[in-house]
Amino acid sequence: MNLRELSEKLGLSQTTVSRALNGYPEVSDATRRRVVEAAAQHNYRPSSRAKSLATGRSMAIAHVIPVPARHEMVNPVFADFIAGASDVYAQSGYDMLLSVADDGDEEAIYRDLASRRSVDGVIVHAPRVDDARLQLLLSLGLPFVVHGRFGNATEGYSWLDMNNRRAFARATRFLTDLGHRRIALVNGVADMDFAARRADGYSGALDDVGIAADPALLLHGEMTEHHGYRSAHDLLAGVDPPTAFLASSLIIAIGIRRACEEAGLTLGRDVSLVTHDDDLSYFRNGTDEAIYTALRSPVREHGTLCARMLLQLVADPGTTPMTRLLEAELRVGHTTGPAPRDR
Amino acid sequence: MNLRELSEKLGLSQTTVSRALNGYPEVSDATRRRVVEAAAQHNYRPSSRAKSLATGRSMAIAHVIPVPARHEMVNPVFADFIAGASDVYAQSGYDMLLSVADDGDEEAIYRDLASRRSVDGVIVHAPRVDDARLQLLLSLGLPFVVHGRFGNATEGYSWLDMNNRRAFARATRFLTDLGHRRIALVNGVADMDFAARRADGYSGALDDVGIAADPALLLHGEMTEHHGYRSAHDLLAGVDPPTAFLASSLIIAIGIRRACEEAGLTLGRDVSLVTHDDDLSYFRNGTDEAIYTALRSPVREHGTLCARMLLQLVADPGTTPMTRLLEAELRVGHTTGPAPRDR
DNA sequence: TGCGGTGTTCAAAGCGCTTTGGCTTTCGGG
DNA sequence: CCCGAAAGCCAAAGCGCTTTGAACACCGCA
Repeated sequence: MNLRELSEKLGLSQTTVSRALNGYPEVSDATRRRVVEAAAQHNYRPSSRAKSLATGRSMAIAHVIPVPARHEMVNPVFADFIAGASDVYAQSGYDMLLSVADDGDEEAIYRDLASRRSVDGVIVHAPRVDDARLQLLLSLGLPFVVHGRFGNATEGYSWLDMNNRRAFARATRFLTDLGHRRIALVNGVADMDFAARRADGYSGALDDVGIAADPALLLHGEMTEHHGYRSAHDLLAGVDPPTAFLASSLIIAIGIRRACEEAGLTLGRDVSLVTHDDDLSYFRNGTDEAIYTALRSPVREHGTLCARMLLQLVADPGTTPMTRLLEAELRVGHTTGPAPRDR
Repeated sequence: MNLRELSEKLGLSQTTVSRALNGYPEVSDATRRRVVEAAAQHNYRPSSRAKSLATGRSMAIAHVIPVPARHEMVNPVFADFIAGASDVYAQSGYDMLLSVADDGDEEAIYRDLASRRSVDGVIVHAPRVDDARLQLLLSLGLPFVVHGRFGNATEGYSWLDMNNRRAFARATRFLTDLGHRRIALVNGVADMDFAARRADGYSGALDDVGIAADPALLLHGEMTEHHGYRSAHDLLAGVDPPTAFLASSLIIAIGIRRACEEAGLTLGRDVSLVTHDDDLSYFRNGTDEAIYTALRSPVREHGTLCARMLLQLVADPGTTPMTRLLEAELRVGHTTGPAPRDR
């Protein structure tokens, strides 16, 4: 069933039917009712392709998520982020296009999206400290919102980020206040912007209380359980092991927990652990009471907010870039305690 | 830059330019070279909207993933599944559309997809035992492939599934062979098809060795860490606790592990645990050696295979439905051991 | 010289919608 | 009674592509 068929069936012109369905005023109430009814009855919906061709707007947003081919790692936070974003799209009648980009073809993907005009805007994920994408995106003229930031380039484009620096400074301070002096940070890959800011907050806070940062305690890697396990395992087996861990994600924290458990150490007593917590739907950090002491920043909400920002940008391309910095909440759970006196 | 502009710049007709770019034979080599070069230079790519309108194929596949509004649970396996599928799409020039469906508007989403003709096919996720979607999908005439199966309806449509029944029967048997007689299954939501099949395999295997299934040991719920923890916690605190657990996912297993740890029980010695393992990228069950004794079936591969099936179906709608049943591999890790003699 | 064949190119129609710019009809006010 | 405005509807153009059907030039061959 297409517009022509529907209008013939109704004995009206395509113009009138189109206007009736799109809520234009110059259609009588009686006619509009008839049209709307017939459309519902015949299950008619305008072809999205034809509609976008005619209007010039594709009513779709792309999310480009990087999946490095070398380790095929898909960051699990995307699932929840996307769920949050898609709520917004659904309400506004937008479709969501997902592009999985290997490091190699990242640039090609953005160019493609722009020149094929398949979407009205893009959400950019996983920005790096020094990222060629910023210039590319600006040159393409496609509205975009970044989840995170591009290193020092914090102006001239729209982004939403959590205050990684402050959050991790606060967590570090929380541990030093408990008497810990050897604190390890099990972080994400070093060139990821969020990881750099977290490392920054961590070493800044150590600095503030006069603790010299030990490079051996700062570990970068993919945000996997294995990275958490291996890092903690090696550190605990080495000389002068840390008494506390900071983890960049709950998945990493689980790995750390497994290593501690194996070493016969109890979290919150022998070893302390503070983790970042994206509040993933399948891994809530406790329902009423926190299990892990954690910095919480719900990524699903990030998705919702980014999507709203982008739609606003798309609706009014003249808008000056919007930025939004969210603070994480520190929730004290059962995985932290005073530093052991001696070991 | 559009086709008209490009062809004017080249002094050729749109027809010729289009044919040159699409590899039609009736264009001289010299002309084709000129056209291809100019297109690359001006960064021209045909508008996907116009192209699909003209060809009638939208060159896009939708994935409809259910996210029940009541608990907002996003199954983390989707991320890896989708990564696998999108490889295939990228190679064939397809886009991927993601629709997040609440229980309520599931039907509306499929109807919408079909009548707006925004995609050429659909991948259906999370089928239930008794699912109205099957009839709906068949009536819509949109090619589709189901990841899983719809209960007893295993014919007349294309699906890819793992052999849940056999896998869980095997795991159960593995545990009874170790002397366990009280085995709990911490499963997914009861009306999910995969959960039903797993429960089936489990109770079938118990039957075979003459153990009466205790309904108190079969627990259904969302596939969250919390579900694993709570289930194990309650069972271990109750009378006649199980000596072994079967978990329907690694996330659930982590919850079970936490409960055991809290109860002072060591996995593999005091309590045994076999889990299903989707081989998620961020949570590999060990690199060379398995951590958890597990039934492994890589969901990323499922994604790749489903996508290939669907593209084939789209290319040739006359094809008879394809089905594919994959066997899971049992890998023995450190979480299982003989049943304790007495407790 | 004429003719069919071949290789190369083009004009124009059509995909299913939106939207511009009329065209009628109705109605109230002078 | 006439006129202008307003309400309601429509034909046709246009969005950017593909594809049909035809044109044209050139060839070898009879």
